Amino acid sequence: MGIQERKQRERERRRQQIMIAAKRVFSVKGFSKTTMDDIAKEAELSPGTLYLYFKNKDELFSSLSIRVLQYLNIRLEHVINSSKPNSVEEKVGALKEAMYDVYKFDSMMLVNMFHLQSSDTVRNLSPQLLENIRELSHNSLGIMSQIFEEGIQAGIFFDMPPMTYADIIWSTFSGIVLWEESKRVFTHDKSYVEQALDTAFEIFRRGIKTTK
Amino acid sequence: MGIQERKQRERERRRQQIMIAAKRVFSVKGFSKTTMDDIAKEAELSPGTLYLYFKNKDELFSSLSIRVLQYLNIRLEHVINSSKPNSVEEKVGALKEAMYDVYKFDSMMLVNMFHLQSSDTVRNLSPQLLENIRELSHNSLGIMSQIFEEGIQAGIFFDMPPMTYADIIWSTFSGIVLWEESKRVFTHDKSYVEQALDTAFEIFRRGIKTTK
Amino acid sequence: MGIQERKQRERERRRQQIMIAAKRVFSVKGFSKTTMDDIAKEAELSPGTLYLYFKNKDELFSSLSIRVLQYLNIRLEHVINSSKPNSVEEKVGALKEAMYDVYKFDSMMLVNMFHLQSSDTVRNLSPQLLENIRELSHNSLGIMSQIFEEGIQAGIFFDMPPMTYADIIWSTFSGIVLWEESKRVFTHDKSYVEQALDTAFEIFRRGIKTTK
Amino acid sequence: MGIQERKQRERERRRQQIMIAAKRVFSVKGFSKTTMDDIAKEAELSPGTLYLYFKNKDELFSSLSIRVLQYLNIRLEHVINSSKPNSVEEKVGALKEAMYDVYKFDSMMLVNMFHLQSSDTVRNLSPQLLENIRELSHNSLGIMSQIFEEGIQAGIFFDMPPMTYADIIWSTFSGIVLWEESKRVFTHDKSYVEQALDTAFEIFRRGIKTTK
DNA sequence: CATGAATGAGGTTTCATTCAT
DNA sequence: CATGAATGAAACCTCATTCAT
Repeated sequence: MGIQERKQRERERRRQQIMIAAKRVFSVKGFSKTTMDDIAKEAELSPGTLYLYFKNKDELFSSLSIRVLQYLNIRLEHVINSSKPNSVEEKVGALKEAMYDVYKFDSMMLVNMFHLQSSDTVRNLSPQLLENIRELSHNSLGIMSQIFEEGIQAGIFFDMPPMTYADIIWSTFSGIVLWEESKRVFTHDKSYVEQALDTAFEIFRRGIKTTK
Repeated sequence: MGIQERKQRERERRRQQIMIAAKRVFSVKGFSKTTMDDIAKEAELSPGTLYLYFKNKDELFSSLSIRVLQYLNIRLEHVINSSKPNSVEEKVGALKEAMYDVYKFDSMMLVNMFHLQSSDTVRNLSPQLLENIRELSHNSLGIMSQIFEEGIQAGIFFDMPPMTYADIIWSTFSGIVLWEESKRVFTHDKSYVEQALDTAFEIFRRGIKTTK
Repeated sequence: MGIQERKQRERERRRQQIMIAAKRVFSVKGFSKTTMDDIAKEAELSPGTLYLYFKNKDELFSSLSIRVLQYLNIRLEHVINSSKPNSVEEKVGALKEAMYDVYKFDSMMLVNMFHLQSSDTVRNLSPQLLENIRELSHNSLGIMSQIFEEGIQAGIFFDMPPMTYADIIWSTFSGIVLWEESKRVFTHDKSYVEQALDTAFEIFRRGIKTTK
Repeated sequence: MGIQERKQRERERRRQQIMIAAKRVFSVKGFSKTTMDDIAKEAELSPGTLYLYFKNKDELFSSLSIRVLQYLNIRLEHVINSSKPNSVEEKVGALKEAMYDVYKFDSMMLVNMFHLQSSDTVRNLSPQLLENIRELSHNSLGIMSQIFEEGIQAGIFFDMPPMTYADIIWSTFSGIVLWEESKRVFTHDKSYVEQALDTAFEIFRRGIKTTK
């Protein structure tokens, strides 16, 4: 049993090692130009070994992207659970902060994850991984919608389906992140994600405040 | 000159012919699986000929994506120019409609264009094409920001940089479109772009209305 | 038309060129150890070019093997058609000779063809090629059975289904050829195919003669 | 010594265990698609362990094939030894039966063994295994030729080298078995080996009978 | 003896691109 | 201008085999 566990942990460590190496290569060569051989070299492993831990290239890529989703989930659950007597306003603020933290946590992978969602990429993933992503996504959106629902019941938000709020804020977030990336390509501006996210929530909040 | 011109026009016709063929193939095989040979066959041309009209595959792809940007530009210029004594409210409504029309005009290419903006893809484009995209983008955002500026000066919007409004609405739009695609992959829902766009503008407008 | 034809012929020439190169490599390195790169190098072409003429490695291999079947077909048709007033005895003799000639024509490929017939190999072939093989096989066996039928009707052979005769003689032939190869591996004997074939027919013939 | 022996026997048991597992995998996945890992998993051993009992993959494959040769040997020796005062006719009948039993005993491996004999495969075998096969083969053919020799001395067969008889019948047998397999691929017919073997011997026998 | 993680050479195949005609 | 055969680099992935534990 102890042995089983240690092996499992050892295995997980290797996976991490590979994923870290992969990330390093990605950030230098870009996704499409990165080969499995590159990653193997960076991880100081042989190409074949990668396939002991990841079914294929797409799975490795996707596993990387999933980390940010996982991080988001943890953050959101924290917002809901830990702070019991928080006001809705505070929760919305925490939501905003959580999203921005996700961005700071690993912006490169976040961008990649948004691209990953395109149907073209998704087709090659294993059903298991797909289910994994779906679940994480579903869970995160569910929590967001909970927050908005509280707001609605507290009479602070207009009566719209809470899931719509969640969808819109998530769309906006992904749009902002991608747009920031593309702007950086063209204008080399500094990050404007924080400010944009602030503004987006501000707009939400104005609507809220004035309805009192 | 007449001859020059005719040649130029002939050349443009060929480009269009190729782009149309490319689109047909894309919609069937998906982007990553489409080869130059596929396109050549669909266009009833030889592979070599494609390279007389497009520097490389990425250029062909990008040229396709640009069409939606061009369409957006035309629509936005129409909003500003044609309708002289329109109220700001009407202009904002027209802006929303223009964006949704762009989506309907060619959603597949719109999605592709958003993906195209990733730095990974952009690296391979010719400076000329890049400049082209930058200009179209810049112009569109400029017009949007004009509309918002009018609103601000009319005292309808809060005093934020108009370009920020433009950025946010454009981000939100791209986010919605991409999110819709990814949702469709997982849930096979019907299009929710129109509704989401409505809601996003609604949120804007509520903020607007209540500040009077 | 002339152009179409010339292209077709040019194409066929290339196919031959590749097949000849392939054979040369096979005879040196053996089948399983031969790579597409080896063949390309021998043919002084690039690896990619091979795939313009053969769908994959198995198709190339099989196409090679088919040549002996084609040769057999031609020889057998010659036996039936050209010689009108021949006695059955003579035809049987011609049959035997045809089979031996096939062996001399290209023993290496004949051996390979017999191995090819194993279900394991067959699974990867294109339906078209499979049909091709089936047809050639069917035709050859049909002609053999015709010869035996003539013999039966002439009262020379016992009354057994002619196809059974054809099957048996073909089985025996393949067995002899394969056995010869395996013996050569072990004992380095000289070819015994001719003698064995003679003997096999001799046995047949004794049966025939004595039933008069 | 007792210990030595027991170890030896234990070792042999393991070999058998692996070979049985290998066979099970072969019959499902086909030869070319079976990997050492598959076999290890089926045998509930680790891949490395296989190499303690078999020098390499080819040796494992070949060892499997040898079993039918061993079975044939036993059967043939039984024909010669056990039944002392049997007539030649009876012995020939027993020979035929032995061959058919070999086929029924393990047709899959019999087919494989015939393929194994190709020079291509043989190159990788250890000299020891090769010698083993040679010996078994030699012995079997020797016994067959003994039977035919008896026939010749009894004046029943024509005076041909007995070894030629043995070669021919063995060739025919292998040809029939392989041909049956290839036919099954195409036509899905039922087994015709028994009937074909009957016919082949029938032809032999007719020749015999009529020479009296 | 047994393990099984790691190896890494090597195979097949694809496909954007070129260039002689 | 157009062709399309040829290119050839490079990618992904497999799997027989080894060796430290």
